[in-house]
Amino acid sequence: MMEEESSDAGASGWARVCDTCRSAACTVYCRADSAYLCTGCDARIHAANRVASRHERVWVCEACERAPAAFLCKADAASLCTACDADIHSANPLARRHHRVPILPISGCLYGPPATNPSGSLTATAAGGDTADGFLGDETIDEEDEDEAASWLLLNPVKNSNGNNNNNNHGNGFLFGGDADEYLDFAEYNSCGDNQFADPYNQQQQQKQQHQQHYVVPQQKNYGGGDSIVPVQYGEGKTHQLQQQGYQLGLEYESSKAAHSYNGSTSYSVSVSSMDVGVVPDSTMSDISISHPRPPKGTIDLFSGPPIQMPSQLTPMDREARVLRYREKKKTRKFEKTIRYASRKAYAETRPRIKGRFAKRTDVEVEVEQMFSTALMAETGYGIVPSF
DNA sequence: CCGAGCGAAATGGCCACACGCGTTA
DNA sequence: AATAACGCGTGTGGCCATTTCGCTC
Repeated sequence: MMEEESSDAGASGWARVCDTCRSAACTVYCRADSAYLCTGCDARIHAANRVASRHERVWVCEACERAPAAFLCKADAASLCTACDADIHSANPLARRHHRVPILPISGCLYGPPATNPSGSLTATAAGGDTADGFLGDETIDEEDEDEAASWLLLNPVKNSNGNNNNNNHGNGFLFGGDADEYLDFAEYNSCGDNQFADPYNQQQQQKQQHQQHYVVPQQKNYGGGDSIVPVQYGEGKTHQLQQQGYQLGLEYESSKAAHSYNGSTSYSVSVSSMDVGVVPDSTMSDISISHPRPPKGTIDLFSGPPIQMPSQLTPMDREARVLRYREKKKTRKFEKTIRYASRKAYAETRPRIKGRFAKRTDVEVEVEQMFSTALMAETGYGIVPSF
């Protein structure tokens, strides 16, 4: 959806050029200078001195590339100006449901090394979802993963928000408080693989991540108690893309959290992407009465099994229990493929294939394998038992 | 409690197919 | 302007053989 508009705008030559170099397409708008700047010029100008680095900038609309972005659409993971936001999100009912938050101004050096001041991370990450310029360091990634892992341990994050807040803070100025549940929701949302956002920045980031595998933290969550479960290795392909998207949306979350505290508003709703239509968000959980449309493929049915006639009158206890059950399910919901048995994976990888399908081992291969195992037994000193 | 036997589950890469979207007639 | 046909790109499920797991006896 968005990549088409973005690419169209870029390919058609309508993108506004940098006011400084007049050659590259602008990426940010500096309010203090009233100037549209490209990545290079922005880095050069605003890294020159401390005063310049405090200039508040906003991303340029990814759709028209001609106006400062005013809203961040979480479903599309795109920064949009007022006009484009109105155009795009009035197109159809689904688009109207996209959750958008006001764009927060960016300050500091965006393209240099990560800020050494931990408290400054919030300012830097407030750049919005398209923070694909990679100004986030490894620490931020690790902390996010730690936060997420910690959040998974909370049975009732709201109740635990007072006593066990230390689990979530990790000293990064990333206070959850009563919003831990919202973070849970968003962590789940991060796992959604629907947010295809293949802009050049994203691709660049993917390439960068391919060279920086340490960004990928092995999943150490409990997948169900099996002792043979191995973490999924994010190497290449779709799974890697999922991780990348999660990384990106995680930044959005920080951005939205900043907006949350900035505006002093207590309302915060989880955005619903096109894939999440079948997943009932928390905010609507209590409103579920009778109708429960069949979710599309790829979504987890909240009430798996035969259709359940929900009572129209739920006691507070029942409702809380259902909400808890729902959250528990959400917490265990995984969109990534999980490997339950490492041994099977190892065998599958070494198995001969024909056009991707498993092929029968030839007699030669079987003999070689037997010889190998026999030699191995001889080396280890075990007795040789004829197998014929 | 232990071992044998058996059925089911699980594993990854490729390909065919479906679907959506844009373009053209 | 509306419609159908076509092409292209993307996503998804099925298939395959073999090993391992889990249950029963």
